[in-house]
Amino acid sequence: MTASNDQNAALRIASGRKPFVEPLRLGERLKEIRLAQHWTLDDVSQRTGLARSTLSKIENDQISPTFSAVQKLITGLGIDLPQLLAPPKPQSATSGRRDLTRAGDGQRHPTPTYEHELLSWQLAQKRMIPFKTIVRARQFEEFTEWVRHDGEEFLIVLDGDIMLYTEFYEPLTLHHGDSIYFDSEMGHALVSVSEEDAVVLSVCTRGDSP
Amino acid sequence: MTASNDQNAALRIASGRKPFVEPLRLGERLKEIRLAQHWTLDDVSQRTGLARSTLSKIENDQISPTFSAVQKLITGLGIDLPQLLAPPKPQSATSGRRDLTRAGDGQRHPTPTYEHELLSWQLAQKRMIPFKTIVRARQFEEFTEWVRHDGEEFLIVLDGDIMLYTEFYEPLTLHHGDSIYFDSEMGHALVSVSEEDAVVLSVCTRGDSP
DNA sequence: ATGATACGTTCACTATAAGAAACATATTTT
DNA sequence: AAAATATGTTTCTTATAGTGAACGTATCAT
Repeated sequence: MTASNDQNAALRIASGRKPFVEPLRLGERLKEIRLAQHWTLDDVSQRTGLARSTLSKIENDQISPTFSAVQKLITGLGIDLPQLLAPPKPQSATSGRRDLTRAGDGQRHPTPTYEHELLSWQLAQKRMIPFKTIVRARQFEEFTEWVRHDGEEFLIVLDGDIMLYTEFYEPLTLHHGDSIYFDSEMGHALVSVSEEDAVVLSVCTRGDSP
Repeated sequence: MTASNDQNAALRIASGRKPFVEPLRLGERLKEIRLAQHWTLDDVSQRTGLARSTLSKIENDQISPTFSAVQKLITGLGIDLPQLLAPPKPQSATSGRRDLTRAGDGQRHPTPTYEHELLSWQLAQKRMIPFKTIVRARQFEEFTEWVRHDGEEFLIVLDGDIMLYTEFYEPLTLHHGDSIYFDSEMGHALVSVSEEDAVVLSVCTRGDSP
């Protein structure tokens, strides 16, 4: 054993998503898709190349399909895996969440270089993280290392002017209204270059899916 | 045959994603994950309950694992399926893309009710879609039906005041600096309520993963 | 009703994935 | 260096997924 269970636990937590595998009613789901299109087992058989009997058994959870069989299914039915694995959409019907943040009411996270204000922090399971940032840094040297995190980031200047330093490009000056989109695992750092501290709005993606 | 191929074609298109099934180097990917954690086949065997030999064969693409085997893999390794299927990160090593949009240089899409300005439209494969919108609508009645799309949306008021109408909530007045995050498949619509046309910045998620 | 057709399930057989142990190399220990 | 241990591959067996044919039942036509 070269790695401890603690490490595994850490990995699970780091992943940020429940690593649970639901009963995965794959058969049920397949049948649902099939019936939605008014297809017979023969139809699906022709499309996928899998035997009618095989399909029947999969639908009734009598066998656990091979991965290559699953591939035939998703190509043949023209769906993608998430669709096939998606539980019979429990949420979709009722997804009407919202999270209002009045100006200045965000959650503040001060650091020496930045003063972040998280904007929709009340909503837990979301795919974007929006925040407003007052850029306190005045010199690139104030950063001991690159800011870097998974995913992508969109940034727009609300007030003042900033210099955007990135790992792979020349520094870039951004003025009020300018915006930029970049892969945020590329090191990056902001400094204010205007009289006042600059203010930027950023939105980051959460690190999951490809 | 109870359904035409046209229907199937339509389904593929409707899905909005290329229904291609890449060679799916599942074995390669598994090995990558394993080595990244400095795990041996025995380690993974203990975690997943699969035999060492089986794992070896999966890694070398000598067999196509059963779906139940895949489940054991993802639970045992504490990952989720997308992670396991993600192609051996072709980008990750070199992901330093960026897309700058100077103020006013976005791509304009005028409609009767809104005037959108797409902000980082040069970058194709991205997970968020940012755009600035001038809200032309002055009456809720100008909308013939709800605006509605997959995914989630973040919105912040840059100028003026707006009224946000949503399918499941009372209308909400938002002033300069206010922001809101919501599920965008819930119907929504904006109207300006200030003297000038209001301007908002929105960021939508792309419609993929669950 | 009677036969014919269409669908899904079950059976008997074949193909293949999963498991245990032997094998082949590395790597470490003494 | 030799022995011991660790790690990944290969072999052989067994469990099970996949197939085609037979079966049961429902629907339709005559």
